[in-house]
Amino acid sequence: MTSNTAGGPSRRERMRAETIAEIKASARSQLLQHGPSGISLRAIARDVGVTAAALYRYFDSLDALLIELCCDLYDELIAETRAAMDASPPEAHLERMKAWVWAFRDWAVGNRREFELMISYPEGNAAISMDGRALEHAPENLDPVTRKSLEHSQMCGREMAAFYRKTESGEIQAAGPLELPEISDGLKAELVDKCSMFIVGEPIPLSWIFTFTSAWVRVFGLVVMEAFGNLPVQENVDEFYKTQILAMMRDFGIEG
Amino acid sequence: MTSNTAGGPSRRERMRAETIAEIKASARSQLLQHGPSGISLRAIARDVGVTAAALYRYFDSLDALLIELCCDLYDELIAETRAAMDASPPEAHLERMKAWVWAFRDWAVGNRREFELMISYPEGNAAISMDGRALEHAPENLDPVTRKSLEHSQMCGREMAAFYRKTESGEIQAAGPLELPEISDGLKAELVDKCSMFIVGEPIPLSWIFTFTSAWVRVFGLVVMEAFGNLPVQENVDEFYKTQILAMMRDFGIEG
DNA sequence: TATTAAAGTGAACACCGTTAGCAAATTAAT
DNA sequence: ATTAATTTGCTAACGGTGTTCACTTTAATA
Repeated sequence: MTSNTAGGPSRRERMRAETIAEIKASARSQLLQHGPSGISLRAIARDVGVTAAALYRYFDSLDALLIELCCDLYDELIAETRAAMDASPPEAHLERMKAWVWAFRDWAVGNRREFELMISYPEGNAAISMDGRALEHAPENLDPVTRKSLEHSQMCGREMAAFYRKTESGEIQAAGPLELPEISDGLKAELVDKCSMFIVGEPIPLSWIFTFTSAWVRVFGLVVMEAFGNLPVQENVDEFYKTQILAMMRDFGIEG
Repeated sequence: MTSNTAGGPSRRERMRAETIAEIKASARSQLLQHGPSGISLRAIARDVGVTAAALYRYFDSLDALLIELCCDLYDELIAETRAAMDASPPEAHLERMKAWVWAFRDWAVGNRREFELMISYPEGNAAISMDGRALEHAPENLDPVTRKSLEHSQMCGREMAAFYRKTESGEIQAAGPLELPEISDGLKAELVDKCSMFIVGEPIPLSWIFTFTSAWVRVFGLVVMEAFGNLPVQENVDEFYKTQILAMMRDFGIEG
């Protein structure tokens, strides 16, 4: 006769949620210690104080657990990035985008194993198995991890769009992207019609989406290289990031 | 009495080399089919027609096998990249650098699982475990995989250096890199003293090594994103690469 | 040909993910 | 309050993994 008249989660549901959290915490701890492939279901069970078979009451398989863990990690990344952005006022679009980059980098480098799991998920990347056509599908049809990854990049994309709109309306004075290289018609169409729709949520001019996409590749390259230890610069990494950000801003026609 | 007077490899050595090649071939086939973590020592043994224990006469462990496989894959990548570069004459530095990028991309995308293994090697990246200070050590002290990776990027770096030297001597007319962003003294020193030494083999001016490093990050980002299915552009990928290459060339002060 | 080194075997060990069947505990319904 | 239903956990087992050890077979050497 557990009173559940208030509509809140029942005692059992609370217990279950707590166990699930414990399982995930143990998985993450093992991820930290032994890397993505060192996560053992049986070790988790030992850790939680339960039999390995019991874990199947909570997750369909180890892979399913890892996928959920991935999603949680993306949620954490997204939350921290959002918090970093919100430290600047809504009008400070440039500061917010910079904050996005720094937060992304800090999280990825501060949680290398987690980041490793996220981008190499799940032992045979879903994006690979769908032949790299993630963006052709509606976000609802994407696998959950790819959806979260998209959500993360959209945070920055929407900020850039807001900045663009204010330059368009004259509210902000900025030259905007200049000197685009030659771009084929097919690529133009894809950038404007698909990329801008998915990453920004609304169509924006070619020059903006192209410059943003280029910058996104650079940031991704920086973060992956640093997290995987392939960055050419090893000592003055912060300064290197700063110069890269400056260079990207210059591509957007922004000085300082 | 196998005559080994010619000094060539003995019959036994030939047999051994052949078996090793067979083992690696089987490992790679499994890599292709089931991904990096799907490589099973016992399956390899079954494939080669031998007991699992027998493989330990050839490799200290599965990990050691994977490391050697990684090195072989890098050798293959390096060979193909070199061949692609050598399709252009030695003086055509720009063409050769472009060929390097395309060959890198083609190989990585055409051998995604292999590339995945190479950059996530070895289940707890050596570069990570050495705290990301790969470049502080002499190449001889690097783990073999990181050394190969360095060798690969040096191919492009040396080409760029040759190009720089000819612009310096006036043999080639080019404006050279322009409009560097603000760079701190510490980063300047690291770029010129360490990065240029390791990637190029000789000190080159700040503007060149900085621009090269920036381009290297962009190329790496492109290739990793495409191989992992995270590239924003999905249909006109070739064209996207071309525009990125054009943008990078512009950074070097080169038009066309 | 006798000796020696290499290659291969089979059994065992300690793990792993996963499934099936069964017992205990908790919730819901009568 | 008793019964029925559901959830949770257990044990045991299956087939798989990397690795080691003692032993035999094979091949090259002296």
